[in-house]
Amino acid sequence: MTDAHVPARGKRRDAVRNQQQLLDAAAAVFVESGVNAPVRQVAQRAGVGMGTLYRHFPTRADLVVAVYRHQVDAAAEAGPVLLRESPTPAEALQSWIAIFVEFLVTKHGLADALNGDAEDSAALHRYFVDRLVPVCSDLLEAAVPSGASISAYTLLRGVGNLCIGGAAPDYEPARLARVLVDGVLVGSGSTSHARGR
Amino acid sequence: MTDAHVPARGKRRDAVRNQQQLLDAAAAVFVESGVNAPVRQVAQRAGVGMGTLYRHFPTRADLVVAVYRHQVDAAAEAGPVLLRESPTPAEALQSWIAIFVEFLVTKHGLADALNGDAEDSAALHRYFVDRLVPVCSDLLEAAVPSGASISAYTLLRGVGNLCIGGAAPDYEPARLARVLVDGVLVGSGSTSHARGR
DNA sequence: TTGATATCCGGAGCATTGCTCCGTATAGTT
DNA sequence: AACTATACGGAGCAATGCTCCGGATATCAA
Repeated sequence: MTDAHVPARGKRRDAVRNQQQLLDAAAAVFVESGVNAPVRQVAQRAGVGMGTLYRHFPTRADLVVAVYRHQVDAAAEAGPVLLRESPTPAEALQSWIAIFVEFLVTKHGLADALNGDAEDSAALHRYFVDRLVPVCSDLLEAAVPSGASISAYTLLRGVGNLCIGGAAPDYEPARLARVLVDGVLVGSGSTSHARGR
Repeated sequence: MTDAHVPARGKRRDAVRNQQQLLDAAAAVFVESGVNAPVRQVAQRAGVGMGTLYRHFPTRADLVVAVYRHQVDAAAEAGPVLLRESPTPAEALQSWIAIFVEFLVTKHGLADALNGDAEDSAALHRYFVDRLVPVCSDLLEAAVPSGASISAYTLLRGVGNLCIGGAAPDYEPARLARVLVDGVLVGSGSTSHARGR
């Protein structure tokens, strides 16, 4: 499912064209109406039927993944760079988390979609996890060599959750994320009964 | 809307009975199928029509609030007690947050419903905020007299968000919340540009 | 150029969900 | 027993994710 956006060999030209139009339309709609905009809206904007949309992106989540794949990859690649160029690993971790938060908060509704109680967003969740957890793990180990009190997965997912509803006026996800990482870095007394998996 | 659950004077007896049956049914359904279970399911279990359900609880959120009101109140009342009986305010804060997390994680889907991108859950959100933010604020001020880097509202909402998807096997909301509060308590260098409203 | 056909398209339609509407039943009163 | 304010029930509406399939069309061989 996940490579629905590759150029594709031997595809009919109209198929390729429609796929691109869908991608463009989705990107535009997501910006205007948030990531949770109705699929119909995307199809309409692309000038394409529902069938066409679902043939190229079997699931809503697949469409979302396709639209944001580049940016997720960029975030993943930023990890090693930060680790190499930051004064300290701790700062590298903070910076990387900040980038991640910025990304999620910018795309309205992405954080929401990333979880959304049910398994309807499993594909989205999986892609983010597969791509980013290893990077986060490296940063975490570098920043807290003695072993952090939480796993990279838990941290990443936690930060993702913090970004939900980032549009609200009095809610400050970026600050929360920073404070959370502060807590990870101090590895205070509460670590006594911790040492995550 | 919010006092739909009071005994009610001058109501017909069948109305009172149905309201109670709805409350009981909702509690049971929420335990079995999560807080996001379809409303129809609650009505059916209560042996009552949709019209009856919506007359007593004009919105899905109202029903949820009614079911959990007692427990939210209990959490709110636990704040001052903890502050009085804990060795330090910092521990009081940690304990209180732990209680809140426990509550949210236990009720499957409650944390999800508490936010849920849209405004469909505004009533739920409001009730929790009105009832708990003041308590959290007192604890926060006691624990960090010099002023925390985040507001009580942001902290509370952040913790709520951390609890989303608490059912997942490798995700540890309780640990995250503890670490987050650790971060608040150390009030490290990142506070330099902070001092939230 | 002209079929033949594998491939793709479009949008009506299904199932689910929150919520509304309104004709009917009934509790409480006289 | 009759009467009326009150409450009941469930069909129905709108939105949404996703499926289905008859019809169009790009591509290629002759």
